Amino acid sequence: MKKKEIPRVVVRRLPIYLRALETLLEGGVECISSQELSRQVGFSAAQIRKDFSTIGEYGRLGMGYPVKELAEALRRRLHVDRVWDVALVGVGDLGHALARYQGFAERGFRIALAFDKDPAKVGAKIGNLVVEDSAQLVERIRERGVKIGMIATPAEAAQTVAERLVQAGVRAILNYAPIHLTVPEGVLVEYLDPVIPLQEMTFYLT
Amino acid sequence: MKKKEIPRVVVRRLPIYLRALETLLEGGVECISSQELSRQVGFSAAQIRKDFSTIGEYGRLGMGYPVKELAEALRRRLHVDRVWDVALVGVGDLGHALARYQGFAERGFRIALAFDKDPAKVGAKIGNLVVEDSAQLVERIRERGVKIGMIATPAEAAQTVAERLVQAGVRAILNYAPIHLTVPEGVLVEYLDPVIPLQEMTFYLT
DNA sequence: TAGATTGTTAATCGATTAACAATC
DNA sequence: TAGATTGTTAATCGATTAACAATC
Repeated sequence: MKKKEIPRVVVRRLPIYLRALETLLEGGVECISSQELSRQVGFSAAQIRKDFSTIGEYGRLGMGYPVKELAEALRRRLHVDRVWDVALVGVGDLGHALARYQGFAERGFRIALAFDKDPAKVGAKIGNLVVEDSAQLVERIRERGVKIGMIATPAEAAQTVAERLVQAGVRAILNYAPIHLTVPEGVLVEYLDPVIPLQEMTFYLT
Repeated sequence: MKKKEIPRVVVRRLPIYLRALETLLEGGVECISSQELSRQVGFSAAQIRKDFSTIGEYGRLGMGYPVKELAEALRRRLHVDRVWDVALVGVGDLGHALARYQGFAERGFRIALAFDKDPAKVGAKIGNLVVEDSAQLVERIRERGVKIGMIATPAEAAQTVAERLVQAGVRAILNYAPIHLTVPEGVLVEYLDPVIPLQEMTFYLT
């Protein structure tokens, strides 16, 4: 029996479930029904049950889902039962904020390398991270075996940076620059341009 | 003949088209085919044509779409043919970076108010923006008539902040805090937790 | 037991794609 | 004209929801 593929749209929701379960766990909740969880994540109870059924049978009839066990299962499925090193490119205001953001470490990610092409920034320390010269990017990422990149450069630089990240062996890119990236098949890209959701909302505002 | 509703999923793509068209316009491109645009946004040409047909008949047979005209139509549809004031709550590293981000002004948004509850931050200047006390939030947002809020506080504070934004008349919230917000019917919320897309990608990494 | 809740099926709903007539 | 490209239809594909048997 072949292991069923989890649809992309479900994969997109899994981290949201995990986040909610971690919050519940902190609050001491041990068990939660799909109906109650529905209120906490904004998806329907039926969808939650269907989504969870793709990762296993964790629910208890009449009781709901065991929070801790399910969170662990989700972490395993999402491969965040380990810590991923991330390379950050671009240490302007945004890059700086990202380098200092505590939320990564707690949830499976660690900014291990930071690059900027501005000589004035190279050598600067952010916590115990030292900003390195972008010229060393490929070499340094290769030798550290980093597989995830974060782009926080201006839009003009982003495509070139992406290509060099790929060249260095990076397989997933989180792009803050407001531009679509063209990457080889198999390289994942996610976008976080804050203007996109803002404009989506203003469509509905008058 | 009733004006057809534009499906949510299409609305979500419209800002991405607009962003691409603005980049093309800067590059001096006057006309672009759905096929060529497909490469620049990552959606299929058929989908692009179908999406564009929901906002009007701008295409020219044998030629493609007029970039400037279409961009203007998109701006009108998205209601970013004006400038929206935004209230920012939470001026830590991230909030600070957002307050200084130039990309908003160029694309229809202006941080008009910034709040923090930390007395050490109140009164600080970021550009020509003065950080105000969160205690004044409802009053100040009301008197300025601001309709959009951005939350960049820790997760623990976000729900309370959201409720006060709604109380102040805010109708759309961009939430950077890693938590689901519960808001009254009719209030829009978009989420920008960077860990969510990272975990989505690690699902596919080994 | 009675009450609650899962996991799953079938039905519904919605989105994407392929194809092509129309035509600049 | 010949070549290119739109706008739209119909077919396909996929996701969500409602409902309920199973059962703790």
